[in-house]
Amino acid sequence: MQIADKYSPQEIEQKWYDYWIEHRLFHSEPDTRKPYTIVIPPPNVTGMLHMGHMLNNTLQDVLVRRARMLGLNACWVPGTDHASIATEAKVVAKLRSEGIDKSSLTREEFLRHAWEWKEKHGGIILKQLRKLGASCDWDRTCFTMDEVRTESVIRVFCDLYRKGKIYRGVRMVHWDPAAKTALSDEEVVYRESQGKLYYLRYMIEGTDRFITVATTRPETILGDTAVCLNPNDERYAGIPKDARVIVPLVGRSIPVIRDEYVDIEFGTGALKVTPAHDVNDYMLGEKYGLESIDIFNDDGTINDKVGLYVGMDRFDCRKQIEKDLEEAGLLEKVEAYTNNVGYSERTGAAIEPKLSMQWFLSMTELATPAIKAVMEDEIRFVPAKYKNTYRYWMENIKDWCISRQLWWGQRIPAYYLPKGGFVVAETAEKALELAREKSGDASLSLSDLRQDEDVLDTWFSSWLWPISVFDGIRNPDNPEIRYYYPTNDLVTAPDIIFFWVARMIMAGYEYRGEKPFGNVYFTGIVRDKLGRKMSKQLGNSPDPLDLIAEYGADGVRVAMMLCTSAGNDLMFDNALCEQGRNFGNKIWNAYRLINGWAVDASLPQSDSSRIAGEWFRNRLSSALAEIDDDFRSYRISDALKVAYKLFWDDFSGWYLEIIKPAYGSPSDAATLAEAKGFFEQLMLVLHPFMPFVTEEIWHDLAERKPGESIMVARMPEAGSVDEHMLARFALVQEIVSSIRNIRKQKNVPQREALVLKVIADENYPSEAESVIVKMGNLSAVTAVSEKNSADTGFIVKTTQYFIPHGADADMGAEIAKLEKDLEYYEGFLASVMKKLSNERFVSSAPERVVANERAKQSDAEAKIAAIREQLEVLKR
RNA sequence: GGGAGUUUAGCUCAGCUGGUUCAGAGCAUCUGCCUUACAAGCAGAGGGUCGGGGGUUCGAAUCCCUCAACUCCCACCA
Repeated sequence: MQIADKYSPQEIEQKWYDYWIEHRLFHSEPDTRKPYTIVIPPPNVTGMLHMGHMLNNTLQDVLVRRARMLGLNACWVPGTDHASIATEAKVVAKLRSEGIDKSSLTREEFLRHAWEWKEKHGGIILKQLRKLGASCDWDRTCFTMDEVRTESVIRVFCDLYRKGKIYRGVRMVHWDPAAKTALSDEEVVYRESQGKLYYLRYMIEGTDRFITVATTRPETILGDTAVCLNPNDERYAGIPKDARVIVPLVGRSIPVIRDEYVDIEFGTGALKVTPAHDVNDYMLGEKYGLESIDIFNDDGTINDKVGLYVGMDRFDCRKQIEKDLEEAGLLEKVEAYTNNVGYSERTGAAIEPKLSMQWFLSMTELATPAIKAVMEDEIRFVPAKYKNTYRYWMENIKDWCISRQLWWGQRIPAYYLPKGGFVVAETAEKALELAREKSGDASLSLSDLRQDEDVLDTWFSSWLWPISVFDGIRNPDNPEIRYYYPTNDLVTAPDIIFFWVARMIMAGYEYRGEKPFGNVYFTGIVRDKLGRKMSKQLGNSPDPLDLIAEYGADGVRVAMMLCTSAGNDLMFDNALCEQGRNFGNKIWNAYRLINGWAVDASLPQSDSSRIAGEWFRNRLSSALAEIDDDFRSYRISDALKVAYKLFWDDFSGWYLEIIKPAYGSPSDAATLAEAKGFFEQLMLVLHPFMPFVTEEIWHDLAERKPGESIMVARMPEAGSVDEHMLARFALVQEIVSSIRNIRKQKNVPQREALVLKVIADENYPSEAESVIVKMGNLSAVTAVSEKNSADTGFIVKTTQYFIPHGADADMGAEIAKLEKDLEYYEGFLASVMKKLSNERFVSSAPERVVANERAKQSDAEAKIAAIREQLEVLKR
């Protein structure tokens, strides 16, 4: 390897990604191995990669790469979502910028534009994912509106219709006047808004008295068909049962009804009832047989039903009506008022409740097996706290409004007959057959049938995703779906738990009779370091591709993984990318080090190198076990931190420093081979997190055949761990650290060799003396029986050590330090003794704990004895 | 209005079944080092009443109660 002292990821990353693609290493086919499957949460086809995607997809890639290295047949299916509302809005905006109005186009013309747009901008996000190193099986790339997926959606619609689960009806729905479509409940977001509360006077017919009604939406008086009072409200006791009032400005006479629904406390206790434009009013309307007057056009302007304010926008109308009421003397007062207003999740337009004809899917039955699956951990939620959220929603599930008044999407396969009624069928031809049957008119032709204008909610295609990507709807017995389904892990954000996760689970049980995935890992929201959600508006979100360009994909991946923990939001800071990049550099330089060593085959392995190897083997094994455990619990961040420290501290800081030959000297063959072996294992461990730098080094470590890759190498397995050895080595580390400390305090340079004196006891790791000598840069270790007054001492566990050096020891400081230690250990011992002398502790605590306390006692006693001994000498 | 979560070092967070010298890690800070792998580095140091209060227990960061602050989800009183 031609080696620079700074690792530069850019060209290396491109090289290996191309290599992986060229050798089809991401591709999976069913075989005899166990499958490991992830389906990507499909991003919007015309979307751009943001930090949320980075987090989400890095996690998936880590899981997939690890699974692959564990010998599973790993398959990560990528794809995009047609995102009906969002994409249609973009196309409409683009057309408008070209001076084309959507309404001037036919459906076919519009769709041509839309597909063109999709071809041009579609899938950019998937290309961006490659920069991240995502090991998706690109051959399997799906689109929720491609042929297979569309056919699957249509089939499912027809099937559910035949099962009686899909129905059509007039209902109050959330209307988005910007997109001019109905929305599902989930697509509405509520935000607190500053508004006004208007007090309007409704004159009581035939009198000069009036009822004052408070409303936040005075424009809706155009659609008022009643005023409602609480029957228990004494203030209105005097108003006759059959009284009628006059709608202000409109002049319409409407009844006064009474229902306990009305809150006496709110406003004046009188409610105006507009059944066409308020959900609760709608229910009152149903109950009392009131007329519904829809006063809005689809775009939120006033229609001509009433003949007032025709064509005016609803918000302009609100202002105007305020003035007109004022002038008419019917506006009593206006108060500032904060209330919750619903907005379209996609377009941001204020939602208008609107009565309209829509298609619905009844959900209650679908929910039953899906609730059970999650509550019984057949599907495991990580973190589990989302189980409750899920259950509550599922148990109160409402029917799903699945029709959208848009063109971009799967058109509803319902066909209307000329003389009324409709049929539902997969194709127009089938529909014609059914229509002929239904109408008894054999002369009907295709042109007599009129297909429903609406398309289906995007989520009605995404809920089939884990099945439809394997063509499991159209061909339920095909080998792919049988092999890959159910998938293993789903990685997604909690904000789509209802939109998507819950519905996939329902679809899974309905169409496969089985769960769609085994585990759901919920990520958090990516926030900036001030805790603000990253958003375009705030401009506080870095462009992921810029980050990758600056720090390398490995570096950014490490940054993401360092700060994530399941279900918790993460505070992202570029400093983390620096840390990630630095880690890549550290690996690079460690490799540079061992790569540069010459070998002298005649050289025997030194004692210190042998011990270092033995120790590191144990450390590695112990870390591997920890990492396995972390992955089992989806503590991905912890797993990375373990690997990080293993490489940086244990391998680079200790192992390499111990085995490092003197400058210019060769290494012995056994040590170098062992070091390279460890290095290779470390690359394997780190590969899921940092695929590029590990691949680069792995290829350099040994001769590899074309097409070979670390990607498909086997992950090392945790072996047995000699805990005693690790504990003894920890003593060595503490001794070395103490020596360094003395060097620092006494200003003794590292180059200058020191002598270490020791009063050896059983806690002196004599077997590793060679390591102490090397790491402490000692000229000798000598056994003594007593401290010399010119030496500086330290104690590790119970063993006393001394360093003689040119300058005299600072007796006062040393005594003070020892006395401080003594005080601490005496206090510690006292607390241990207190426990041990407590009858109830000894009798009720588990044996293990008591034994531990006894061990603490003897350790502390020995330590105290050692400290006293040294103090005595010092004070002599 | 209902529910969930969070609160541990300056920052971000671990601390899993109450018990190991349990009060931790990383980053940041400070000090000393351009020591031939790495200054994107090395060595060392300081820093905390575990949000407040109460309780259970031989023993509490950990379990219970309560208060406070923050966050999120659900519902949608015009």
